Amino acid sequence: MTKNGDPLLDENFLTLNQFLANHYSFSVQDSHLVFNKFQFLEAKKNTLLHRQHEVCEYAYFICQGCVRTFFTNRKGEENTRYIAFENNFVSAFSSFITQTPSLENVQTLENSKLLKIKQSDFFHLVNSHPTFSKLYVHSLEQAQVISTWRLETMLSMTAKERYRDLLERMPQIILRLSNKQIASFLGITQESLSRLKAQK
Amino acid sequence: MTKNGDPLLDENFLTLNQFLANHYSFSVQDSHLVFNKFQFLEAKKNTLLHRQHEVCEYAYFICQGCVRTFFTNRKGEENTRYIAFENNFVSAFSSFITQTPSLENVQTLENSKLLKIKQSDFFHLVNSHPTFSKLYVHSLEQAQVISTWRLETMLSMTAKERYRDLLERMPQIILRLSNKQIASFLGITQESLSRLKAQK
DNA sequence: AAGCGTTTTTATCATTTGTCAATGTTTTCC
DNA sequence: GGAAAACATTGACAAATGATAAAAACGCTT
Repeated sequence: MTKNGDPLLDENFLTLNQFLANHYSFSVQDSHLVFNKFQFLEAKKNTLLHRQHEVCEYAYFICQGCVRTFFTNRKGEENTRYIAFENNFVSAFSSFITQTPSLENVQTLENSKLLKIKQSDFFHLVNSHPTFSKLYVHSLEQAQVISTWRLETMLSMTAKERYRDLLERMPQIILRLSNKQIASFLGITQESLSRLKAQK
Repeated sequence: MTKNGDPLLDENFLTLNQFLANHYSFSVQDSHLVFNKFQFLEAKKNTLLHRQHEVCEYAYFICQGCVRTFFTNRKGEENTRYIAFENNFVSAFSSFITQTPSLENVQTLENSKLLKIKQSDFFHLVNSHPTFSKLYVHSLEQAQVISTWRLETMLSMTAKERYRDLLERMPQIILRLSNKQIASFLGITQESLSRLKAQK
């Protein structure tokens, strides 16, 4: 799975390594233990990593690229719930946590380099490994902060206000992704977004 | 703080006791340890338990009544993020977790009986007490499931569809609360809600 | 029961956003 | 490099929701 025997010598594992070391002070032997559970995966743009209605088996750490999670509603429209770039974990977390069928899809939006980990391995690490457990709890807390922000913008702002807010908070989304993806994230149509931008 | 020396003899602690025993298999001595950190509090309808921009010091377990969290935006409108009834914890969690100033208020919507716990005591229990830690993680996970649902409804449904969905999912909100509160939760004006209901 | 404040409903009009269709632009792929 | 597909813009119109104001219903107090 890695280019050679030792994960630590692989540049993609190095990304994860730096992330763990910077944010969670993982030691070298901690990291080795953790890395053994991850598999490297290169995925082209628009690859579906997980399909809705299935039980989500994997979480992904993004070394490079971009991944979103989205629903498709009755009308067949796609609504994007979450977009993640480098140095973040992404998954259909509700399903990943509860091992029940998911409501959402997981898909790359750019050619991406990923490290994936199986659900059972992930929670084995959470339960046996205090530092990894801290990472998990912290991720849950962060997810809550982001959800709360998103919900607040949807409850209180017009589409134009949401666009401006997004430009401040997550400029990467606007700089790196297509209007179609931005509109799906803002909860409006492409046409509406196009008009917002024209108005400035 | 309790009506007599032993918390277990107090009917309000009994509510918490049953909750902990049913969902997290707390033992009797576990429960005693936990109860010592809680204080009973009776709060009239519309009491502000926490004010936005301040650091949130307490989490509340609801024995009886109803509590919401809400923002006030630039225009002075209130947007309700979360509504909880009996047997749930409620707080301005982002602030409670990070001990930074909160963006939201916490307020009773009915006369309520509450058990409150200080932030430091709460996280001391989380860190020292595996069962309580499980409760915390489970709460975070649940919060994520609810946030995801709310966000999905806001992204993909009209106000009328959201109302119907709410009626199915959380009928208590519609049965027990005023239109003003329901509208604030749905992210619409009272007038719009009134029209929706008239259309049926 | 009367009166007063609050909440809910109704009506009118303005604004925002969606829908559909046409056209122009960019990307992809052979 | 060129055809096909995907994406972005624009316009005309429709639908949903907000703003404001007024009337009706409700609940509480005396």
